[in-house]
Amino acid sequence: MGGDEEACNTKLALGLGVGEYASRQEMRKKENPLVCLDLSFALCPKQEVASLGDRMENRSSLRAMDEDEESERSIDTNNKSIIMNNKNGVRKKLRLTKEQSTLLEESFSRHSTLNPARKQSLAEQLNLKQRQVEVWFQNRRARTKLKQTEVDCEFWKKRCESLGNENRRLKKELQELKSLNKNGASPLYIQIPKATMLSMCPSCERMVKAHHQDQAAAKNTEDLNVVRKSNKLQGGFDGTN
DNA sequence: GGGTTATGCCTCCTTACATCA
DNA sequence: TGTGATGTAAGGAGGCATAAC
Repeated sequence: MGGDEEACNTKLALGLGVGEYASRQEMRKKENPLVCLDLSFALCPKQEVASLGDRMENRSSLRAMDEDEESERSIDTNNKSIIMNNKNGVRKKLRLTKEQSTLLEESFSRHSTLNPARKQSLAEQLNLKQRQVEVWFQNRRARTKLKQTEVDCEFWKKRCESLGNENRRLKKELQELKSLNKNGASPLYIQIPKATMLSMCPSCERMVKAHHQDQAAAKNTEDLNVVRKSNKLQGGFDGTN
């Protein structure tokens, strides 16, 4: 399985740390030259992080953070937002940078689940906590599933619609054939066995009622046979081989 | 070997913040 | 500028698998 292979490769590369990243960068260049990941975001100097963090000091107070407070405050290269600590009980809100999202998306497109090695590797590359990488993947899977559900929903809606149309068309056709049969004008009419129709009926009650109507149906079949016989006698085509 | 407990990961649902129209 | 809609990071509950005891 591809996933296992990847997991295996990741494990093999774990000890190489940045080396693995470098080789993957090489791979990425080949696979998708448009994606250009600058490591600078991941290696954002602590001083810069701190100074930018100061600017955010008054933004909001934050709820108690995980044990790992190493990345208390950092900020993205676009200076928009980012990892905030939580000292005053307000939930922190992280917005990932474009680069971070890109790399996560890339990783996700290769494999939608994480193993510990990949998680750690990504967390290091992105300067995020492993927990954040994990959560991102969880949310990403949820989004994918939601999208897929929407697509499926659309598909079944259309399918239902087309089956409805088909049903109406067949009913109409049946009506026409029945009326032709009543007039005795159509030797091509083939009586559909009652049992076949019954098996399609979702209502038990109706099935029972229909059984009681079998005699009437038999009478109709008899009539049909009379029509067929007379057509045969006339050398006509009876619709069967 | 079977029961219990701890751990880790997952999905699902929800909350709350950030952003945009 | 205020507001509702939307996107999404994160929290928490509960289920499942696995390992250790």
